[in-house]
Amino acid sequence: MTNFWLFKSEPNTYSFNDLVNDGVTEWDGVRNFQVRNWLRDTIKTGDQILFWHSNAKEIGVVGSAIVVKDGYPDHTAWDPLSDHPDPKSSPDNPIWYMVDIKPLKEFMKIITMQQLRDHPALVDMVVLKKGNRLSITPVTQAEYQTVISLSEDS
DNA sequence: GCCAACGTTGGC
DNA sequence: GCCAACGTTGGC
Repeated sequence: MTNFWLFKSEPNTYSFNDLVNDGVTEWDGVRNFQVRNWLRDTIKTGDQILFWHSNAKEIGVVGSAIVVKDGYPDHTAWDPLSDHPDPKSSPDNPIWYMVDIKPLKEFMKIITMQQLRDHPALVDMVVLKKGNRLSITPVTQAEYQTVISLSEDS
């Protein structure tokens, strides 16, 4: 069964354009247990993704992507030279997980957070909830399709 | 740069 | 197991 998710990234660090250029990427660096559990157990190949730019000039959804590899250990955790090492994680006893994703579609225009807030079908969208800080949040199929349809408006 | 919200750490 | 202190996230 296909599930739908929203992945946040800071474009200064890794933008949707970087993903387009890379073709496929390892979604490494998640160091939050709730999100880790989703990456390990729930997010599966074929699941669809809204790609969000946070901490940016324009905040919102800039494109869509798809999961191409189920969760597997995040090897950057035991690489002391990585951007987010965790010495408690090891190949024998991995703590952190990641999936691989590839881009589907780059939106012609960003769908801003304000546009999403203004849309009555998206009032329950998790990413819009106050205090939400998870780097990955679940999206319903209806919410996903609403956002995609917004991206197709001219 | 500010600060609200939340997760983690560590003393007790 | 409580909770204060601290660090991080991320919109504004």
